[in-house]
Amino acid sequence: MPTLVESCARELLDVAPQLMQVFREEMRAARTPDLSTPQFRTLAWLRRHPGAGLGELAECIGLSNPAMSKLVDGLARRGMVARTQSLNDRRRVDIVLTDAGLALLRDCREAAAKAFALRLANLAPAELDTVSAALGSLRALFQPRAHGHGPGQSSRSEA
Amino acid sequence: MPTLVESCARELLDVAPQLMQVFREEMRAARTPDLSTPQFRTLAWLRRHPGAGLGELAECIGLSNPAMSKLVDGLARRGMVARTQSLNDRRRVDIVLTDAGLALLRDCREAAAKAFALRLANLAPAELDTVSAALGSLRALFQPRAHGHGPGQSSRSEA
DNA sequence: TATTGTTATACTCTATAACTATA
DNA sequence: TATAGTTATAGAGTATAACAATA
Repeated sequence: MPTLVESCARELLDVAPQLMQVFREEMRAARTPDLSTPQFRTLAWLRRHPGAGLGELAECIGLSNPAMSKLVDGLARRGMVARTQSLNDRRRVDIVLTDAGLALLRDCREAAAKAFALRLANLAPAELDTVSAALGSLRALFQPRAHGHGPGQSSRSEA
Repeated sequence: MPTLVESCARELLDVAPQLMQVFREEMRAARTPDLSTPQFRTLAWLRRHPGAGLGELAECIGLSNPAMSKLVDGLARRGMVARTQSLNDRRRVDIVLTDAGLALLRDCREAAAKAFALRLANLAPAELDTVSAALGSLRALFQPRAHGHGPGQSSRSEA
């Protein structure tokens, strides 16, 4: 017989993709017809980790360095991110969101939040309270650890 | 001031990608070094919708028909799915998971469930109860509707 | 004629290997 | 010598267009 932790993990395994499915549909339909999933994930990561280096970015998104380099090329060409040579280590490139990139990301998040809110509106108040509390717990549990190998100087967990 | 529904949607927007990040890391590290994300999503969809048609599959995964055709080619070549010509409509191709495909999918899910359980084990019993209840609510809310345009004959929501 | 799926072709994405610049 | 990033080349993935078979 499965423990509560185990059955909870199973539920999570079902629910997480469902959430992403809705998220993805929203992205696909509503906006950003010209922003690939890795590009979007990169922008989202940069929002949390401004000034990330290329290698750091590549590892966290799960891409090779050259692929990430080209991906960032595309984002930079479209004015979504800016690259600056680091002063301490001139090999390193600091990558940050531009205002346009931040705005694009915000628009996407707004659209997705609306889609989520639409569904959540069907919950009874008590259920909503439960969900809210649970999300707080999960958020803490699944907080991405900073991967350790970065300089860590600009890794504020809340932006 | 945001309503509870709105703030809850925001939290969901943060938590869902965190969950998928862990999921993805597990997939990337532990297993299926030779299974792309769309392939994995296709297998997962087939588990829930055995006998899906190609077009149905393409739309739900968000791929073009030719791309899905090739993707299914690859899965069939590796024995993960089987294609049979439908009897009612001989244009149509019914696609189902093979035992091997099901086993692969199950292994992936086991690995991811372990990673989730590991984190959930840090919760206090009361918190875990809350999370469990919340996941039940969310699961119902975000249940993928069957998209309406399929034959629907083989859409059992629990496999 | 409309629909289901496949084949043809071109383009993008991604990885491995080789390279440049800095440490 | 080792590290951060880019360029070179090749292979996989994807889309649009054209096609074959069935309804």
